[in-house]
Amino acid sequence: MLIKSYKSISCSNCAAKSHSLIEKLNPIELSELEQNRGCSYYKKNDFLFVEGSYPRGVYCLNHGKVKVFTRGDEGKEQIIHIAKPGEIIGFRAMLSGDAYRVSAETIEECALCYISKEEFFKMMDSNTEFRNDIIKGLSKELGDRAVSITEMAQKSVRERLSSCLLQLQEIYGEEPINLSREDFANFVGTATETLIRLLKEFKEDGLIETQTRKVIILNSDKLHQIAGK
Amino acid sequence: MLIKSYKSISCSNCAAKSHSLIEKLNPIELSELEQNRGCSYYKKNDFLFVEGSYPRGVYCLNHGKVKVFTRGDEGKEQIIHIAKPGEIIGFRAMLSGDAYRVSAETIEECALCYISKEEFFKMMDSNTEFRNDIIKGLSKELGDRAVSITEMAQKSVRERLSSCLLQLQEIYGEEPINLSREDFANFVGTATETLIRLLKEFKEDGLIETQTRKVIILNSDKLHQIAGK
DNA sequence: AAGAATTCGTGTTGAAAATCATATTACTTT
DNA sequence: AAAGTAATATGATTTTCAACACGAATTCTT
Repeated sequence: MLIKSYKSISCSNCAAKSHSLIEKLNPIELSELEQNRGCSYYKKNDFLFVEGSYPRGVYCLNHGKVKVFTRGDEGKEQIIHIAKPGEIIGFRAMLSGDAYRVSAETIEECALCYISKEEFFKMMDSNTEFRNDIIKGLSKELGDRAVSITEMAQKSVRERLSSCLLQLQEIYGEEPINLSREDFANFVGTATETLIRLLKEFKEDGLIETQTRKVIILNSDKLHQIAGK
Repeated sequence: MLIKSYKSISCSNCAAKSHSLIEKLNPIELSELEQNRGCSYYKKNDFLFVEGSYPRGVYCLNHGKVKVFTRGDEGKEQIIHIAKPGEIIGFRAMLSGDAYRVSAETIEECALCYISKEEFFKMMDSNTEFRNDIIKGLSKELGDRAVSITEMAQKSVRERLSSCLLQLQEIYGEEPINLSREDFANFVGTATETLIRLLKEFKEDGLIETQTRKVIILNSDKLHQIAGK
C-alpha cells in the first residue's frame, strides 16, 4: 500500500527526482515549485486527462505507473507509452498549444504532483538547462516513435511481444511486470487472445514465468534475439 | 526541369518561406542566414543523411520532395514522413544531440539549403519566436506519430492506404501524387504487390485515377470514409 | 533506337492473426 | 464461504495479407 503522507514530501527530497527533468532546477526554483505544485493520490484506473481536452498543466509522477494511449476508430486503445516515477506527463500538448492527442490513466495507485501551465512555462523560460532537457526529451521520443511505427508495420506479433517485454523490463526494473492482459495486448498492438496464446508459448519455451497478472523475464537474451536486432 | 539558378534566390524571397519556420526570422537574421547557408541541387535518389551518422547541420527544402525513413531488421524501409518545400529536415537529431534515427533521401530532384549547426543554434537562441515554433513543430509531430502508431496497429491495409492517399494529397497539393509503387507501399506499410492490387480496386471503384506512376484522387470523401473518421 | 534493367501487375498459396464462442480461473462482495 | 462478476484461457473458424513466381510494361543507358 502506498503511504498517503507523501504530501509532506518536498520536491527536493522527492524519491523520483534523480530520474526526472526537475533535477536540473536549482534550489530556489525547486522551493518555488514546491510552493505551487499540488500533490494528489490517485487510485488505479483514474484518468489524468482525456484526448481532445485542453491542458492546463502537467503532471509529475512520484509513484506508480501511468499508461498513455490513443483510441482507434472502434475505440480500441493503443498504448503509446507507460510512464514511470520521475516522468513529467502531458507536456507535449502544453508545448504545442493544442488539445491532447492522447489520454493518460493510472494503471496502479499513484502519487502525482500537478504543475500549472504558468509555473511550467516560468521554469522553461528561466532555466535554460531545464528547457534544453525538455527539448531533448521531445526529440528523443520522436526518434523512438519512428522506430515504433516501423516495428508495428514490419514485425510479427511474436517479435513485437518480445520487444515489448524488454521495454517493460526497463520500466518495471526489479519488480515483476504487472499489467492486465488487455493493457498488455493494447501495448503490443494485438488481440488479447493472441497475446495470451503467445505468452503461454513463451512460458513453455522457458523465456518467461507468469503468475496470474505478473510476468517475470527469465531469458532476455533470447527475447532480444526474437525481437530481432 | 528544375531551374538550376536557384543559388541566386535569397532566403527573403524564397518561394517556400511562407510555409516555413524561417518565416519568423527578422530581416537582419535572414540576411545573416543568407550569408551562411549553402544551397545545392540534388538529383533524384540522393541521400541527405543516413541513420546512425551524426548531424552537423539541418536542411531547408526549397523545391522537391524528400522521404524520411527508417529501416527494419530485414532492411525494408518504412517511410515516416515525406517533406515538402519549406520544411526544415533533420533538426530532431540536431536537438537531441544524438545520431540520426532516420535516413533522408530525395524522391525527385530537389533544391536544398544547408544550415550549419552553429547557425541553427544561433537562430534558436536569439529568436524566441523561432525557437517556440521549432518546439511546437516537434510537439505537433509527436502527436501525429502517436496517431500513426495506432493506425499501424489497428487499421487494415485498405484503411491505411486511404489515410495515406489523403495525407499525400496534402503534401502534393494540386499536382498529382508521384511516387514509386515501392515507396508508396513503404509509406503505407505493406507489400508492394498488395498496394498495387488495392490501387487497382480503388481505381475500379472510381476513387482514384492512375497513369503509370501518377495517382489522382477523385473522391476524397469516400476515402475519408474508408480511412475511418 | 535497341537492349538492359528496373519497375509494375497478376495468379496462387500458406501462414499469421483476428474474430467468435465458450470455458475456466481469480477476485469481490455480501 | 458462497455467489456473482470480471479477467483470463482455450478452441474452432475465417479473413487478411505477405511471399513466391513470373510475365508485361516502362525507364534508363549507351
